[in-house]
Amino acid sequence: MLLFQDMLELIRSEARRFIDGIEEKEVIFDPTEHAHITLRLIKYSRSVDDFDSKLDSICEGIGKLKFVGSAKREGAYINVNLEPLTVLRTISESIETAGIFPDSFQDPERVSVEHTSTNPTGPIHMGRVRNSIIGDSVARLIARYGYRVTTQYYVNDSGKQMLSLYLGYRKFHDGEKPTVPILLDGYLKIYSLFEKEGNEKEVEDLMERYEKGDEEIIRNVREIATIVLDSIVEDLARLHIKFDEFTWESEFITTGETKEVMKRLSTSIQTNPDDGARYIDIPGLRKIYLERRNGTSLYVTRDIAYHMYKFSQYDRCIVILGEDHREHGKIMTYIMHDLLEYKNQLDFLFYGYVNLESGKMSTRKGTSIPVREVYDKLVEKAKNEMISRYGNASDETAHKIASSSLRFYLVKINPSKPITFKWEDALDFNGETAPFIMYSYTRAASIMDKAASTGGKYSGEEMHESEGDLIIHLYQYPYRLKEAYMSLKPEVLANYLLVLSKKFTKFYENCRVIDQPDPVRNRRIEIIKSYMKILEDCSDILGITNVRKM
RNA sequence: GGGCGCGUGGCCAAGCCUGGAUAUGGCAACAGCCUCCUAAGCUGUAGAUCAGGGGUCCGAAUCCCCUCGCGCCCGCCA
Repeated sequence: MLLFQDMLELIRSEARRFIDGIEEKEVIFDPTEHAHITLRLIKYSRSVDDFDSKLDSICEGIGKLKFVGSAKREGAYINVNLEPLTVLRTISESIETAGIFPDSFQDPERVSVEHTSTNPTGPIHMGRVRNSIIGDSVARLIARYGYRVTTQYYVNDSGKQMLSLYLGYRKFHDGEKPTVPILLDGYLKIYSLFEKEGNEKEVEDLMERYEKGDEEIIRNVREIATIVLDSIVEDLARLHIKFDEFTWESEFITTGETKEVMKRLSTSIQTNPDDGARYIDIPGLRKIYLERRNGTSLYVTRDIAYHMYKFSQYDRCIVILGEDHREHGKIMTYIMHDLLEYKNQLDFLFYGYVNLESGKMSTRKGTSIPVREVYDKLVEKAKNEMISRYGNASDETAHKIASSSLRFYLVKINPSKPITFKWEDALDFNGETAPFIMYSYTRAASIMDKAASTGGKYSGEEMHESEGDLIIHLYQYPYRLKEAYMSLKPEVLANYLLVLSKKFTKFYENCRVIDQPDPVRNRRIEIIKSYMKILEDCSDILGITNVRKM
């Protein structure tokens, strides 16, 4: 089966027969919509003899290629249009025989995607969930590309924040049944107490006992951490995000893995002469401490242990982290690759904060917007929209609209850009949103429901421009899939989905289907079937769940 | 102070890696479109010194340098 990227390659080789060394990027999908594919050859105009006549030859050669409908010269550009009918046959044949387009897969390497990994100190908020949504989409993307993916949540049950959560509970709610609101209340109280007294000795003592492996404290902290973690997992489940594996940070302390890290790194580790604290010096960066003077481990030490574990299980590890961890990513890469000499691929994906118009989101300061709150409002709005249209609402559909909207709102934006959360935007169902995409699907489904036939023989007569345009964009799917996969950018697919559904809407506005005579109707039905299939496939990667009615 | 990220019409994004055709969409605004497969849609109008300045180049939103603004990091915290 020829994919879009194969077409580009065929056209490139044809062009290179006449002009040697034409770069890959000069033969591309044309974003300016002059044609489907364009050759930008202006840069060769002066270095190539007989440029003009060579362009004519290239143009002629391309015109003869299979799949190509037309090739036209416009100055130093050659604009190529594919033959939509042939393309449509390729797509529908794949869906017919393999049930999917594209149907080619890679060798199944094992890939780990670690995401969320937020400290279970309270309900997950709109800032943290950006991590989950990006991470889950990346995991799905890689799985769609043919790899065996495991999603992982690294649960931080050690450290100051978690011990403060525990201390707050013991101090303010001892004996009460630990629930999320009670734990959160204790957490907020203990931090305001720290602030008032400027004394954190109590929690520091706990930390030392914890890090020395005090089993009772570790058990108690883990117990309350589990309660909060469960609520986070529950909130994420409503967004269709689930984890294959949870790894507790404390395990690396109790099993002695952190000691193993020190041993493995011994040739690079230096010791403070005065107090015995141990560190490594990262060139061009700074000293990174791995062991305190009292012999306990630090966050980096435990993260190294965690990555050693992951590298023993997976060929490639991807980690989604907030932008405040950019330097941590550099440190980890240096240690794992340069010092420990692992060959496994390690990728970090960073994302910017989700802020409020009034400033930062913080659980500790009580200024965060819980995911649950946004989700519930989305469900409510979706129901109201349906009631105003049909007088009744499907609960299931409302939930699908809510989870899709929330995910799309955060995944469509380039992760490195900060987001300012606005209710107005988050609750928008118009324009560049998940409901817009979903709506186009319901229109397609509606036609299929009403059309008596499910297709048949078709030909290319009376093809409207919007049909061909839609077909070519459908054909681009594997190309976008590859682009998104190679660069780990789910937002590429989000934008593709928007463009694709806009093309469908255009088609819908311009082309009648069920009341058309047969060859035309069959072709349009075939287009709609392909559209639905590809939209489902791509939506699924982003966690958008389509419905036949909304 | 050093390092990193971000800056695109009133608002929000795409494009930047890999320079090339009149900078692509959405929201809000204005004017229209449902006897017709779902109007959560569509059409049209208006709106941009691509933060600012310099440089490289035949050509810069895109590459380089400087400046400004916002954010983040620079712990024996995580």
